[in-house]
Amino acid sequence: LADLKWQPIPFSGEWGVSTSFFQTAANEARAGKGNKLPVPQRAQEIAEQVKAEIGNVPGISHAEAVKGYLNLYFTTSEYARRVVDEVLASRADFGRGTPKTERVMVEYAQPNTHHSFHIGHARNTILGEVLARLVEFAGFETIRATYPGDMGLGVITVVWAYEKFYKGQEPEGIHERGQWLLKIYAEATALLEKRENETTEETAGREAYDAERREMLRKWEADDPHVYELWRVTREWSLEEFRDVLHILDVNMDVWFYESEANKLGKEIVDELIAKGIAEDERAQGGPVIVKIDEKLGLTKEKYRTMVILRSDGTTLYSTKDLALAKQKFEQYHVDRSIYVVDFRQSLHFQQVFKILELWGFPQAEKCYHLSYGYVTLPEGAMSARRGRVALFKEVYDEAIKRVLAVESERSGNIPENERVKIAEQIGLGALVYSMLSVDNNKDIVFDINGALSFDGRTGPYIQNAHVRANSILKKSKVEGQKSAAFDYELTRHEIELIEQISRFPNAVQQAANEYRPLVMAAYAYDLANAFHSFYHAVPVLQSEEEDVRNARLRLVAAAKQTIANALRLLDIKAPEVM
RNA sequence: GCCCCUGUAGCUCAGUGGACAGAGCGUCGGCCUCCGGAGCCGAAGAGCACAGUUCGAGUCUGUGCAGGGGUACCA
Repeated sequence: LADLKWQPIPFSGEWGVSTSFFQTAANEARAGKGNKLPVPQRAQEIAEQVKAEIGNVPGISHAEAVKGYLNLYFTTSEYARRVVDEVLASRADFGRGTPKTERVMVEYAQPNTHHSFHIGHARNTILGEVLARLVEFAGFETIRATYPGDMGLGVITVVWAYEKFYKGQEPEGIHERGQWLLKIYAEATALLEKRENETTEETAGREAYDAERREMLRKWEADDPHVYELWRVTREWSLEEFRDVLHILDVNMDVWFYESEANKLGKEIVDELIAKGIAEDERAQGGPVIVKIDEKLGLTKEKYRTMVILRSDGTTLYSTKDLALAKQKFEQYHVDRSIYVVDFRQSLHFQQVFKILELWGFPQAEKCYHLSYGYVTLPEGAMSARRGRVALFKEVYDEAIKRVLAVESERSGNIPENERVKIAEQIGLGALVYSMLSVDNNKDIVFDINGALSFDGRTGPYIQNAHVRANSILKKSKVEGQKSAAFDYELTRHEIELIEQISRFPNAVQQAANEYRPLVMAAYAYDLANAFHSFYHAVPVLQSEEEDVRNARLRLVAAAKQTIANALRLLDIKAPEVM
């Protein structure tokens, strides 16, 4: 019986577990054993047999064999009490997995400095943070790592334009300053972009600008003190904005890798890979340093192809830096599993990096995982800073708060004046965050602000509202919390559904963490909230006539509130007491 | 050329090889003298095509069609 695969009984309206015997029957048929009945009928026969054999089982009220399935119905009072008691004994730890020995690092939030943080970066950061919370809660020791891109031609373009046109200026306010840098970047790229029908004068001017910027990049690479200082100051403005965004999203990074630092590490590992015979140095012939991955793996068909790990001029690439960083993650941080939250266009890049790590001899290469996710675009098309077509995170966030405050008077309960803004932040962000999590990561998101900031239906506020309603009942109850309560009355189907959902939470945590899929938790949280709302509407709690029933239902409400809070916490969404 | 991702209701999305494919938005119709209506209850409405594997396929395999991405010195 224990070897069978059990699942909840669908659409019976009753409560229990179910299994089928089609597999057994099919195996028999293949082995030529048993009678000659068609599989479905034979399965039904076996189900009836097993039902007869098991007889009475503690905790099971009755059994039935139907259409090849065996359904076992729970003794509701017993099972309900166990679930509710467990939640209320464990509280915030309900659903936490047993400690695992492996250490996991999740790398996410890799925005470029000297730009501003847009909604696409937000999707990345939210996915990464929720994944980190999930694997941590599932029992793994977890390290959060961020990797800002603070170097390269894009960054230097801003530094160049800043010095040439804006030096000495500096807007007030962290986000205003960050967004100002993005404006400078857009202006600069417009100046440097080749236009149709430009006059020879214009061409000359544009090429002169381009030469200046490339000269500045060369100086940066050579540690020129003047360029370094310009870079350092503007970089810090960007990082200040970035840190504030992380604070808004309640993200606490353990490790900060910077691209400019990985750049230095990169040059060392290239020599090591050449010395080990993994990489081939073609610089003597004017070429780059490469790894012929397919050839090294003995593959005849092209799959991982060849990766360039150092430019012919000796400067580094993303590949160089990712290899260096991986080595550091393994050797300095002793990471067993390494997860990279990066958009799907870099799939080949990471497959190549992971294979090179394998060739390099790191056993952890096997447990490197690229969590790829789809692009965030706008209804008008791809985001483009140059065309001024970006949805900046901070602007969307401010708009979210504004919209919550606008509807607060008609929708809210009594919120203390000094908490109005705080609650609005939690609700607005809850809507935004949930909209990012409720789509599977391999799908693109067309960001529509009205959809993302909707508060009705399958949204963050819907789940938060379930928490608020549960809290509201508990606040009004004058009864002291009981140690336990027997559910030995006839439970309504709404109570059964709610308890069933609560009991699913620990499995949902494990599944979401094992599959690296925040969506699993997002979907679960909605189902749980949905079960609570239905229960809330249909089943009286404080008005229950009998005291025993009232006490049991109060404990159920407390357990539901706790489980909703735990799920929301994993989703990086606040669970307010009022809204 | 080769590789990867996606195709489910008007729209946006779910769906561990199992019973009757689920939601939200939108549309239509109900529900506040009752624990907070950011809610509840109901109606209409769906697996790109064709093969294959299987007792059983939205799910696995193949082919085709459609959209997106990648494919040595971009990030």
